[in-house]
This record gives sequence, structure tokens and C-alpha cells, in this order.
Amino acid sequence: MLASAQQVLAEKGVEGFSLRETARRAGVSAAAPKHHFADTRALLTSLASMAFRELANRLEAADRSARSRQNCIRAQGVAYVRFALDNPSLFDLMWRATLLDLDNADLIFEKERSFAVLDRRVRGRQTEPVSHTDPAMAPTIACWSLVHGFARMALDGAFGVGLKMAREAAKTLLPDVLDLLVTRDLLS
Amino acid sequence: MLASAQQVLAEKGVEGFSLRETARRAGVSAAAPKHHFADTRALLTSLASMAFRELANRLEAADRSARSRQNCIRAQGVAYVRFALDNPSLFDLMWRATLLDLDNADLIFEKERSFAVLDRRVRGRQTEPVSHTDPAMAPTIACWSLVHGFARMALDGAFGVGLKMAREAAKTLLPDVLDLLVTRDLLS
DNA sequence: TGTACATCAGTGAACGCGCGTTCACTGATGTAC
DNA sequence: TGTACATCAGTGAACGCGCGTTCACTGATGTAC
Repeated sequence: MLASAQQVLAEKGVEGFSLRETARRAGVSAAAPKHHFADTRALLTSLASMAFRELANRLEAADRSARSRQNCIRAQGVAYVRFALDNPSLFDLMWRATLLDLDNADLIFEKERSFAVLDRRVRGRQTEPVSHTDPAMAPTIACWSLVHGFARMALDGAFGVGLKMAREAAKTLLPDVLDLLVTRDLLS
Repeated sequence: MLASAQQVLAEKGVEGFSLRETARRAGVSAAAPKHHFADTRALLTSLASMAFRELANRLEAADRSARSRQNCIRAQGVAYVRFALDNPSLFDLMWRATLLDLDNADLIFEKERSFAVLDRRVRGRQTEPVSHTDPAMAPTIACWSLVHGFARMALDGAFGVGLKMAREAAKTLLPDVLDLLVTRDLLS
């Protein structure tokens, strides 16, 4: 069921997603999904949770792959954008608040985990986790915003239409952008 | 017609938008819009063009309102996020490549104009405009990404669900984030 | 100044579409005694 | 070991919904002569 849903999402995008198509893909009648998911929202929330889990894992792996703090942050940025470009529809879904059950414990947990990976590297381990809106979070928010905005713009065709051009632009542009970020030469 | 469309978009969001509802709002039959717009895409593209024009105007006004380069950039960032939070659905639409006619001359012109306002201030007037994917654009891309990402996350509920909380978070968090950007102390 | 005609925004009924959802049902699997 | 019953995923037909689109039409406005 979840596998079919992922297929449909990847092919049709968030807009084109439907329970019926998912059931069809799973080779099952239109009414069958009701036995497993109350509604589309519940199903999509499951997918989003899985996506955040995968993202957190990738960020952690990237973080482990580098030594210096700067390189760790750089690696996380690259991993973040790659995840987005590898899973455009899923990445879309993860941020569509209106389609998800934001109170879902799993979703909250994995989302928070993703965020914590970057936060730990940016603000350091010494500081206790605080609310996202605490002024102390500004550096982490800034980093996340930068990378998130880059990923979104790439996906939305700001660097050329189509995934292929987005990937190309990311390859040539993202390293420079991250360099500016970590070397603090953003505005020279 | 365009005014009704804007109303419907604001109320129902990009997903809930429909030609029929727009016609209803305009007090006109369902078939009437066909005389003015070939399809939904054409209508939405018009709305997006207007939105980019407005955004460009606001960025220009913000830029004029400050003196130093740092303050100009800061002001543009605030104006960008305010525009997004003032027009959530419209801001959504502006970046929905699948729903727009990306070849539309008006749309391209106004989008490019918006981008140029920031670029002129970040890279300076001396440099000729180049392709968005040129490595020389990295500083502008970085700034735009940061602000764009912040706006998107605020709208997507990363700082709390609902527009009210998003606005509050923007008020307390954005100045700090922009400070980090313009003082180059992003990673201390 | 008057007549004939073209243009064109809007009408209202009808169409097929895919959607989520309902409902009584079937049939396999597991469990209590 | 065998029988009776509960559970539950899946069926397939039917429902109403809002959607975009079509079609022949009406009626006002503008224009050529």
C-alpha cells in the first residue's frame, strides 16, 4: 500500500495523487485502502514521516562523512539538496501542511530529528534544544533557510526548467553558495 | 475577472482554485471565462505576472528606503518575507511551475525584474547581468535562497501553524537571520 | 440619419470525468471451547 | 481433533460531487454604407 502510494506520488506529483489511483496501482479495489487508512491525509502523513526519517538519515551520514565543522555543514547542505532533487514529489509533500496531520507523533519526531542534526552542528552540542522561534536558533534557521530555499528554487525551475537542469545547476552553483555560507564571505 | 480570481485564490488556495468558482464569484456563468482565458493556466499566469510585478515594486521601494548596502539588503529581505506572508496563496502560485505558462513574456519579464533588484544590490551595478546559473551569481542566489527559504518555511508552518504564528516568528526571527547574513557572522 | 450586418461577452443546459465514500457481501485466517 | 464463531482485508456496484468543456442561443454594441 505504502509502496504503491510512493509510486503514484512520484509519478503524478502531490496534486495528482489519489487514493483510487493508489489502489489501482496496488492491484486492489477502490474501497480497499479504507481498511488501512482513514483517509488520504493519514496515508500522506505516513509517507511524509518516512521521508523525514530518510532525510534525517542522509543528513547524519553526510555529517559523519566530513571532519571539520565547515565541511560537515557543507556536506549536510549537499545532502539536503540532493534528497530534494532525488525525491521531488516527496519533498513537496513534506512541506504541505494542509495535506498532512501535523499532530502525528511520528511525523513530528522525524521532522524534529532532521532539524536536530543540522542544529547540533551549527549551534554545537553544548546548547540545549530550544523552540524553533527562540532567537538563539537564528544561525540554524539561517542555514536551513538557505539550503531549503535553494532546493525549492531548483525544483521550481528558477535555474532552468526540468529536473535535469535543476540537477546541473545544483552541481555548479551549490558548492559556491555553500562556500559563501561557511567562509562567511556571503556579502563580500 | 482577474479580481475574482484573486479572491478565489486567496480564499481557497492554489489547490482549491477553479474556473467555475471564479465565474461564480464574478456573478457570471461557468462558460463565460472561456471568452477571456483559454484555460486555467492562462488565468493563473496572469495572476502570477501581477504578483511578480508587485513583488518587484515592493523590493524596489524597500531598496530605496535604506542608505547603506547592508541596510538595503536587509530591507529587501524583510519586504520579500512580508510579501509572502501578506499573499500566501499568491506566493505559492508564483513558484508552481506546473500550473503556469513559463514562456509567457510578461511573467518572465516581471520575474526577472524582481530578481534584478536584489542582484543589483548584492553584486553591484558594475557587473553585467548574466545567466542565473553563472557562478558569478552565487552571492545573489545565496541571498535569495536564504530569504525564499525563510518565507517558505514560515508559510509551511515550520515556526508554528497558522499565519499568525508565522508572522510573529518572522518578526522576532527574521531580523536576527538577516543580521547574520549582512554582518557575515552567519557561522560564528 | 437610417439600415444591415458583424462582433463578442455572456447564457444555461448538458456531457463525461475521476474523485472519495457507502454498503452489503465474500472468503480466508485465527481462536475459544 | 473437531466444531462454532469472530475478525478483517478485499469486492464490486452504486452514490453524489465539483470540475472543465461543448453547444446552440441571446442580446447589446459597434461599424460599413
